[in-house]
Amino acid sequence: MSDATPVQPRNAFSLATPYRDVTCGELRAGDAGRQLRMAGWVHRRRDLGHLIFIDLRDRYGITQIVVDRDEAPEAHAAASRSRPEFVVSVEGKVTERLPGTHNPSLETGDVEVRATRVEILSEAQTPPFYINEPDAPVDEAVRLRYRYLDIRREPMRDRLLLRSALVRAIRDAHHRAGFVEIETPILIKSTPEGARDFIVPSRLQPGTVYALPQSPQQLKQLLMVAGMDRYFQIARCFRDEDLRGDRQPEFTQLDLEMSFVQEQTVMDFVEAMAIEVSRTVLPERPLLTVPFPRFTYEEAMERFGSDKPDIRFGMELVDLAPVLRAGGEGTGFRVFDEVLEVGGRVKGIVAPGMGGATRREIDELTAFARRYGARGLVHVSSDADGAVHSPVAKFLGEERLSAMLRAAAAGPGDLLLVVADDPAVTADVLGRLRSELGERLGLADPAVLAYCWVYRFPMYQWDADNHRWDATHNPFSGVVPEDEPLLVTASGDPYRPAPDDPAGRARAMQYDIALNGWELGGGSVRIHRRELLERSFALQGYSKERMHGLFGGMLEAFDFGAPPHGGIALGIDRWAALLADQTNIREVMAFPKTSSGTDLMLDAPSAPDPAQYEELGLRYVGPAPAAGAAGAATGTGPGGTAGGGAA
RNA sequence: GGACCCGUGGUGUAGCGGCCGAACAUGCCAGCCUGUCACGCUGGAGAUCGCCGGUUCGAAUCCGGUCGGGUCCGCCA
Repeated sequence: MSDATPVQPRNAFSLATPYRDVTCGELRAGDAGRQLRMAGWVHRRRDLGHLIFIDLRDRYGITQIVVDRDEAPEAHAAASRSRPEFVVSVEGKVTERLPGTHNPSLETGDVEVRATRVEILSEAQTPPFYINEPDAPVDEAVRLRYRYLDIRREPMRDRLLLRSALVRAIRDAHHRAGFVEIETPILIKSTPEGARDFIVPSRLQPGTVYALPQSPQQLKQLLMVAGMDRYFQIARCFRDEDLRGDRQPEFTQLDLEMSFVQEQTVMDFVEAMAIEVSRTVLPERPLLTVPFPRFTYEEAMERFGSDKPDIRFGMELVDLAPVLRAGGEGTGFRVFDEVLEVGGRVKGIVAPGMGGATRREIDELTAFARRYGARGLVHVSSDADGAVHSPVAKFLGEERLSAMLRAAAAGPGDLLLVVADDPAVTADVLGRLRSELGERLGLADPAVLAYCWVYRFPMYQWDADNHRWDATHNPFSGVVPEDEPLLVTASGDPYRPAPDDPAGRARAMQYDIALNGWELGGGSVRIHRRELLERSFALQGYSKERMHGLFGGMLEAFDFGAPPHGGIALGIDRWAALLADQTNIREVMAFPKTSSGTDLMLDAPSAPDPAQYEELGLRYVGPAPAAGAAGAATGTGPGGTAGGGAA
C-alpha cells in the first residue's frame, strides 16, 4: 500500500480500513458487481497456469480470488510469486461464480473476486506446521513455540473467539445486574489460600517482596466494607504449584462479591447468570436441568462420591450394608465385617453391560481403585442368563450376592463393583470409578451442559500434621447459623484446637458449582463479624500475632461497619474449556505455559541480568539455572522483565 | 518429590538388532496446465533417527544417563 490514497472509512467502528473494504468472510451473492479491496493471508493457492485461484483468509473467513493472466498480467505475476501465508492485498470486482462452480462449503462460496491488482504486503517462510488443515495433528510443543501460527489455525481461533464471547456475556449479565467492575492490584501482600505464592522483590523497599494474588479474596471483601455492594472482576490469579491439564500458574477467575446476601442470593444470581451466558454463547447446547440441582455435600458424597458430580448419567452409589446385615450378625466376609464394625462403609456401583468383563479388565479396575487408596475391589457379575459370579462367593453365598445385585438394581449382564473402607475412601474411590466408567461406557452426553450445586460443606478438616483445623474451602467462610455454637474447642480455648472439638462438626455457608463433573467454582457467605472471624482463624491454627500480621488490615476494616456479604469465584479457563469441548485449559488460552511452567515462545522464565539482582540486593545461591538465558533466539524486544526503574 | 508414555526429513507416521545406503503421506522447490476449491501431471531436494555414554562383529532398533514435551499421584480449590 505504498503510495495508495487512503480511503476514509465510513465509520470508525467499521471493519473497513485503508487496506480493505470488506473482510474475507462477508461477501455474498448480493455483493456481485462491487469493486473493492481486500487483504489477508494466502490460505491456499491453486495455480492452473493462465488462471490462479487464491483462497484469501482472515479471521472472518475465506474468499476465493481469481487472477487471469489475460485480464491482469501484473496481478497474475504477483499471484504467481505468492505462497501460503503471504500477506497480500487484492483489488477487484465481486462476481457471482460460474454455474456449477459454487462452493457450498464456504460461506462466501457463491462469489469470487476477479483481481485487477494483487500486491504482496509480506512474504512468509514455509510454516512449521499446516495452517490450512485444521485437523492435522501437531506436537503441542511445536504449537506452543509458534503459538501465533497456531492461533491462525481455525480451531484455536474459534476457541479464542468463544472465550471472548463467554467473557463478554459474563460482563453483560453482571452489568445488567448492577455489578461494578473493579480492578484490584497484582502486586499485593500474601493472602494465604493454601497455595504457594509467587514473589516479586521490591527495589524501593530492599529485602521485602510483594506476592502475586492467589485470588483477590481479601480485596473484594474490603470492597464490600467500602460499600461497593456488588463487585465483579475478570481477575488474573497466580499459584506457584505443580501444573496439570486443568491448572496453569496463572489463570483467570470470574471473581464476584455481593453485600446483604445469604447463600441463596449468591447461588440464585450465579445460576441465572450461568444459564444466560450458556444460552448466549452456545445456544445449541442444551442445559440438562434448570434450575440447577442443589445437593448438600453429604448428599453428593453419598450419591455420587464426589463434590463435583457429573450428573449427566446415573450410576449412583448404593449402600450395601443393609443387605449384608440382613438376617443376622456378620456378612460372612471378614473384610466387610471389619469395615462395618469400625464405622466404615460398604458401597457399590453398577457398571451396566460389563458383566462379561475379562479378568484383565477387572484387574485394571482394581488397580485403579488401589491407586486412590482402596485396599481392594470386590466385584459381583451377573451373566446374560442372570447367573451370579464373584470371587467372594464362597464367603457371602449365592443368596447374599443375588440380594446385593437386587439392592443395586443390577440386571443380567451388569457388573457390581464394591468398595469397603472408611467413609471418605469409599466415596472417593467409587466416585472416581463412576467418572471413569461413565466416560469409558459413553454414558455422558457430550452435547449436554449439566450444572449443579453442592453446598453446606464441612467447615474444617482436621490437619493432624499441624494440629489445627484447616478450612476446607476458604478461611473466611461463614458457618451456618445453627452451627455457630459449634465453633469452639473442647478445651474452651480456641487457640488450642484438638481433633475432637465440636468445630469438626460445623458446616460452612459454602457452595461449589460443577459442570459436567468439573469444579467450575466455589464461594461462600463470609464471616463479617470480627469476633467470630478471629475465633475461626484461631481454630485454623493462627496465633494472634500471625493472624494480625496476615489479616490485620481486614480485621481492622471489620471494626468500621462490615455488611453481611458473600461471593464466589469461577474458573474462566475451565468454563471456556468445557464449552469448547476441551479437557485441557491450554486449548483456550492464547499463550499458555508447559507443564513445567515454561513459555516455549518467549523462552521464559530466564536468568535475570546480574545488574537486576544487584539492584534488588539479591544473590542467587541455588544450582546453576536451567537453560533459558542462552536460547533467547525467539525473544523479541527488551520486554521489561523484573524490577525495572519505571516511575 | 514420585510413576508412566513420547522424541525418526518442515509436519504426521512406519521401521523396533544386520534386508535401513531409513520407508510412506503431506509439505517444499522446478516445469507444464484457463475453472480450481485438499486442483492435476512430471521431475527434484530434504532426516544418520533429541543428546551423551554403554552392550554388540553390527544399534534408529537393546541398556543407562540426560534434555524436552505430555499424563497421572503427591501438591493445589
